[in-house]
Amino acid sequence: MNGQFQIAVHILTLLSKQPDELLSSDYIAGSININPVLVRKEISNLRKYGLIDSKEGKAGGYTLGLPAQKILLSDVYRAVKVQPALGQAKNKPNPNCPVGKQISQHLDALADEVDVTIFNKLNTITLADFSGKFN
Amino acid sequence: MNGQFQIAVHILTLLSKQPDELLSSDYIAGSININPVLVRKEISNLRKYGLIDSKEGKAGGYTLGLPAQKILLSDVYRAVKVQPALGQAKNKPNPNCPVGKQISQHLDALADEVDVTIFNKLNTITLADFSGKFN
DNA sequence: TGTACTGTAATAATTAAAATTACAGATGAA
DNA sequence: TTCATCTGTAATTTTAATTATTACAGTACA
Repeated sequence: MNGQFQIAVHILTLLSKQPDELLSSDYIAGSININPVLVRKEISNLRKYGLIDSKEGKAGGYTLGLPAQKILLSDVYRAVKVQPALGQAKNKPNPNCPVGKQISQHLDALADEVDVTIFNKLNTITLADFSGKFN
Repeated sequence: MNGQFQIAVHILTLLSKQPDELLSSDYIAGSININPVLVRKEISNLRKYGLIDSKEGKAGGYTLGLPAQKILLSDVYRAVKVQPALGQAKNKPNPNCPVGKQISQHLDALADEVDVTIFNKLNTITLADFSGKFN
């Protein structure tokens, strides 16, 4: 279980709602209800993809790196992606078994196909779309 | 990280390759390289969905519950599914924040959409298709 | 020069996943 | 009938991943 995607979308939604303010990691963490260090870590990652800008020092904080209309949820997916959507087994199949010998390659190919499917789906939704669903 | 789907597909692939034999949990566990109890547990789950038949007692073991052409990978996905593909955060967003108050509902709806997308993709692939990729 | 931030490393606590142990019940064979 | 071999399942331990916490250097502003 891993909530990176949800955390990232939560952060980006907050920023999209207050585009003219610098939000602090403490404020963001208070809305998500997690530790501020995790917020800063996740933002440090999203920043690499240009999705967030930051300003250090007193009165520093975070803003979106792009307008919400230009951020696709597929960008977020790619940025936070560590594990394939179908999960990942950590076993090492038996190389002396004809099935065990080949299955990793076939399972990986399947996982890749599924990931492309997800990506294509998320590629149709912008942060603005998502954020616009809030009352 | 959770490898249930991969384990399930591995089990089913083995059974599809030897449709006339009863395979034991020990044999299956040896191919996957995990503990036999986990194999029996996963099979106990797949059995509920009719995907596997079992026979107890000496010389007992497992066979497919349906021909491999009739088993869809979406059946497997549904059978093993516990967590949404986008992951699941365990935080409880702040209900005093306008975003925190509503975000779970919107994230859940998104996760559902993505799960449908995956399901539809896996709905196009049979166990026979998958198993047929092995040399 | 003090205050309020970010950035990041290191460590601890918590939780989830997987492995193991144990044993009851079923079935077939000697 | 009784032994051996298998499934079914509960309970527990071990391992690994996630999240939280602590700590502090660096930046920017007043």
